[in-house]
Amino acid sequence: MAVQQRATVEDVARLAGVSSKTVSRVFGNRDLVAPATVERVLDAAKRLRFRPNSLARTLRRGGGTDTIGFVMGELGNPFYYGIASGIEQEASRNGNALVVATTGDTPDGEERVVDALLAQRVGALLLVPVAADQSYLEGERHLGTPVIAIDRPARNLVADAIVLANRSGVFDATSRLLARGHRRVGYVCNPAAVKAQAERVQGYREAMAAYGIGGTSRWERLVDDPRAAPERIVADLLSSADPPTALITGNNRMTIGALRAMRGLGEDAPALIGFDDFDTADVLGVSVISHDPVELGRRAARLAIERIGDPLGFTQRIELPTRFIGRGSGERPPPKA
Amino acid sequence: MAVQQRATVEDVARLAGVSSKTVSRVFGNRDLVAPATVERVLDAAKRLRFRPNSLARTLRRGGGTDTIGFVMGELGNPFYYGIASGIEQEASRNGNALVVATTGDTPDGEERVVDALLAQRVGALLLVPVAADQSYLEGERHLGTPVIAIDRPARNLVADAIVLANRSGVFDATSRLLARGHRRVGYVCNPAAVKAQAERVQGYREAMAAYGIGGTSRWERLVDDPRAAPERIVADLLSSADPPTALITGNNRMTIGALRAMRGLGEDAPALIGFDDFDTADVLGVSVISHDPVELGRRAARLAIERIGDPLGFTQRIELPTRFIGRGSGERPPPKA
DNA sequence: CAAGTTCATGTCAACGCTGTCTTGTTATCG
DNA sequence: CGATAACAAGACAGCGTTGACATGAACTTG
Repeated sequence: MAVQQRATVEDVARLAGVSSKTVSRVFGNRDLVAPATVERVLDAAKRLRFRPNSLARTLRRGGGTDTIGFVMGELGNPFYYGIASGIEQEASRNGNALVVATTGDTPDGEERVVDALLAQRVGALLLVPVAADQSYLEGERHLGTPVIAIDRPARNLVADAIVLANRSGVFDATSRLLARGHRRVGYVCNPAAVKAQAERVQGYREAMAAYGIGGTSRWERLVDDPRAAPERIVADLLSSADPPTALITGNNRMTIGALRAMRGLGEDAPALIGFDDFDTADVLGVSVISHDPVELGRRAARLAIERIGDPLGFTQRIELPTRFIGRGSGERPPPKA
Repeated sequence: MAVQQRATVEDVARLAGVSSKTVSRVFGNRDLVAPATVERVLDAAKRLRFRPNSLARTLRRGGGTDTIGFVMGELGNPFYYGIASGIEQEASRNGNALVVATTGDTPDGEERVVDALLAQRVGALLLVPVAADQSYLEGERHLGTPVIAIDRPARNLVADAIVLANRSGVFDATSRLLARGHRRVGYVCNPAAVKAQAERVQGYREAMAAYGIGGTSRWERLVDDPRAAPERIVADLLSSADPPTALITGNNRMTIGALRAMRGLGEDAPALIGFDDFDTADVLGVSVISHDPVELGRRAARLAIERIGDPLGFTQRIELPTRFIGRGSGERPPPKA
């Protein structure tokens, strides 16, 4: 039982008694071949377990593959997976394969995996930028590989971008808490160094300022350490000298961390609104600033597919809306002082 | 601003004043080239934005790519993406790319995406089998593409398999409920047609039988309809003539559906143990039969990488353990009758 | 110092496929 | 019935890369 050789068009051609070009036609423009010949070829192909080699086909045809590359920080986060899922849906609808690669949230990792994907000649590159600078991708668009940034714009690179309405979503949520009478409203996030978070913090501060509340930094915890436990960060804030009566968490991780930190606090628990919806938020009664990561992925993929046909169109920046979903935790009033 | 042409080894060679083979060597066995030449070549490559075409390389070298293909039902389920995450970790550690494809949980989808992956010459194929028959993959192993089944064994195909200890996990959980005094214990799952579920049901029935309880079908809901809402299925069982006092749910979806169905039942809610752990299970106090989908993926990927080197070794069947995690919901005693 | 060894680089063909062009065969029509 | 179109199939080259083999220069070594 040795390893066998894979059959090629030549092998099939020989067995079917035709030329390799005819075999090629059968797997390409089948209607250019006489029906009887098609049958003979297919029969021979099946007998030899022939599978066309799409690498060779792509190489010959020139241009890129019909594969879409998606680069993200890490798997294991529902937000990223939602995006991946949306990309996959749209890609498979259109017959494109999806290659996923993770950067481990490091700039080096990003450049490494992006290089690998480009070496594989992906037809389009979707990425959640991590590095401080994507200028190494400059030129790819002109070489026929569209680049699309997701969740955060690319830096030093002209590229399409699909992002969320971060600022207005958090502004709105913060305003709701303020309207209920809260004044000491906190904002917690990690990582904090990405644009998306900067926008959310901005929305928070603007809402606070609109109510004449300054010096918000005492209620902010903008951490940037992937190893820091969300639960600790929140617990730390809640046990500070001047703890907030309401809290906004910057992503699903943080929200779940907050829930852990708040377990057993009963009536003393602060009001809570989380950015990102999650599976059991309804069961837990957690109010959220919701958005649709799957749609984010779908839109990005659709844009990518469009760009594969026309790499040089004007780049777009698409902003998807957020939606507040009240489930109780964000409607809790401040304790009567 | 027209689309430019991608540079090839020839272009770089011309600019650097060497032969194309030397350029090839610089990007392959760099130490066979004089340092000064390496520098000249790298400089020329950078100027031309040269990126080696790994399609051509793979074609020339023969054999498969270093890409691992993963075929699963859908990307929106934490169980699946846990597996994907594990595969990705192990693959990227080893320098393999990961292509993900979803079948939409249909047999046709499975064969279609598998064909596409094989046409792309993936180095190994990992799949969560959906179709009733994987014999169409027969021979791939001998053609150098190892196939590894995850979560469920492949049917009519000799292939490695990595599965969970489904039977014993559910047997153990059911026994715990029985030991606490429950007698009317229910089991709910959807989809029910896969081997993994059959094993879980078997574990449930065996535990019941060990306590001398027969006629369990009145407490079973083995649904096989992807569109059926989990919440409804559970609600239906709970409102039946002879409702169970304790419930085992066959996967995370079902568990969350049960939580929804049980909202507001207070003291009347049945005891609950879910198969699969999930993000907020600790916060919700849900007892689970836990296992590690990430590890499942890692093991599968490791096996795949091993098999790429040696496609014809004896196939293995690896069974990963489950672990009961008590968090309260599964420790609730039956109501005093 | 001739013969052998090492090292840096080059020449050429081929991986599997398909676009372009050519050839041969059969149907169509004034 | 000879000219012409329509169709089926083949010959050949080349996509970008690298393995096998060849070449020539510098360096050992007895």
